[in-house]
Formats: sequence, C-alpha cells, structure tokens
Amino acid sequence: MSKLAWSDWQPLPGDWNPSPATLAETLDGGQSFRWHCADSIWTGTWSGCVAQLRLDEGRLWWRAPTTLHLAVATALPRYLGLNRDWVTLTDSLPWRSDVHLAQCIRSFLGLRLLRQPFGETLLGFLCSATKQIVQIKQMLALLAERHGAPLLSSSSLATCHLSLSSHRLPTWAELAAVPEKELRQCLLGFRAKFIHTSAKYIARHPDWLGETERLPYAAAKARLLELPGVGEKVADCVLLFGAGKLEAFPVDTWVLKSLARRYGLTGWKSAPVAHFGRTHFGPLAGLAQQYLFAWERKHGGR
DNA sequence: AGGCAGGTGGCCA
DNA sequence: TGGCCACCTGCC
Repeated sequence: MSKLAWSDWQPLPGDWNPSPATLAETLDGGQSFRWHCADSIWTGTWSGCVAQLRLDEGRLWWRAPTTLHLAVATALPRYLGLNRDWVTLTDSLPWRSDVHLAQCIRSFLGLRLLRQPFGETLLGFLCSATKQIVQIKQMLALLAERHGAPLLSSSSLATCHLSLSSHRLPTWAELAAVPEKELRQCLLGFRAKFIHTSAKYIARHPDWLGETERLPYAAAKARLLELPGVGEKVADCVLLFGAGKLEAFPVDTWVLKSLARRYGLTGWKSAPVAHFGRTHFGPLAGLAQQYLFAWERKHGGR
C-alpha cells in the first residue's frame, strides 16, 4: 500500500475555465450521474477511472488515486471533451439571431458536453425514465456497489476516503448475468426489465455496442432504438453524452418547457419539437439543447 | 401524506 | 398517426 493515496493536484490541460456553477452543471446537471461534490472537490467515476476536480486560483485542477493516475491522465481529457474546440463550436450556434439562446450561452459560459463511455451512458439513461437526478444516481450507485467490480484495492480505498463510487458500473456482459429480480432491488422499478432484456440482447451480439458507437448518428440511433426501454429521448442522450454526436437533440420535459415558453411552441409534442430544434439550431443542435436545458432547469418556473 | 418524476411501449380509435 | 395509460417506487 502506497503512502500517498492521491497523486498531487495538477492543472488540467487546455483552457477550460468554467465558473463553479457551470462546472457543477456540466458534471452533475444530468449528463452524468456519477459525480458528487464534497468540500468543493468533485469526485467522479467512469469505466475503471476515478478522478477528482477542484476549481482554485482561477483554474481547474485534477488528481487521481496513485494506482490509477496514468490511466486517468490519458482518459480524463477525452472524458471532459478537452480535445474539442468548444468556443468555436458554441460560436457557430445561431445565437446572433436567437436572443434567448444568446442569453443561455452567456449565463453558462464554458458549459461542456461530456464524452462518457458509451455503454455506461446507455445504462444511465435506461435508468432515467421519470426519475430525477438524485434517484438516478442512487440506482447507479447501487448497481455499481452490488454488481460492478471494485475500482481499487481495499487498502487504497481506505486511504482515498472513497465512501461512494468505490466500484465501477457493471459492464453489459456483467448485467446480462444479473437476474431481473436483483436489478429491481437496486431501485430500478419497471426499468429493471428493460435493462435485463437489453443486456441479454447485447450479450447475444458481440461488439454490438462498439459498432453502434462508431456508426454515424442516424444509423446509430436506429440501432439503439431496437433496445427495449430506448426511445427517441434516451437514444439521443446516449449519442450526445456518450458518443459525441452533437446533432442529437434529446427532448425531455425541460426542453419541452423551454421551447414552449421561449419559442412559442406551446402544446407541441416531443417529435415536432425535436424537428424544430434540429432545423432551428442546426448540426450542433445538441449543444444548443444543453444550454437551453441548463437555463430552464435554473430558471424553471418563470 | 400522496402525487409526481429528465420515458417507453402497447393498445385503442 | 395520435392520444392515453400502465409501469415501479422513493423523494419532495
């Protein structure tokens, strides 16, 4: 057991400089359900990685358990989307002709889209139907705790003071071996059947997830829609947050409210709203969606 | 205390 | 196609 449980804090490469609120919105605003904050330090888990982020001295710092440091150093930039030019991407949204979008962007300057592991993103959003973020986080924490592999040896675990997120999420292969009843006991409710059936399906088709992730947007979405429990909204979330497809435009209740109130689409259903979004916001509609979503969540009832 | 929650699928006209 | 409703169950 090493004496130093965590590596030293290191500056995050790149020029991402979010406000505390924008950092929180990015990590814990509904894209990912595997980050939590304590004493101004964010701890997050994905694949076999654990990382901490801290905003200090006007910049972002990261560290990882020493045993995982190398893996996290490689994976973190991709996970946080540091390899994409978000300033240029955001600038190419139609904010010049859309005052509401401009306002959303201004108040969440630095908002990012994560690039999470595809399979984990699918699992997260299969849990998300009619659930709030806190509850989704609970479901995933239980799934990880009971059915996922430990991330660290028990000794490093103790010195890292990781009470939560001590296990990674189960892989789809692992999920296929879990009886539906045990899934239900992870607070999944009716979502357990969807996850169970999807897991069996994925287990029957080797590299189905990998192939789907590599497909262009439309083809990938068509394949995701074959899974039980995956509809338009979930498929778009998985492709936006887990495959980097910025044309995906998930329409949930927040986006529905946003477009109803700010764009006059009162009474519109999800499908026409999605069509409106794609044509109005263009090929980066998913990025625009994230700004609208963040704004609507914050300013909810007004 | 009980309705509601970041959807989906199935059934009906 | 379009509208409705059951589905689980813990939280606010």
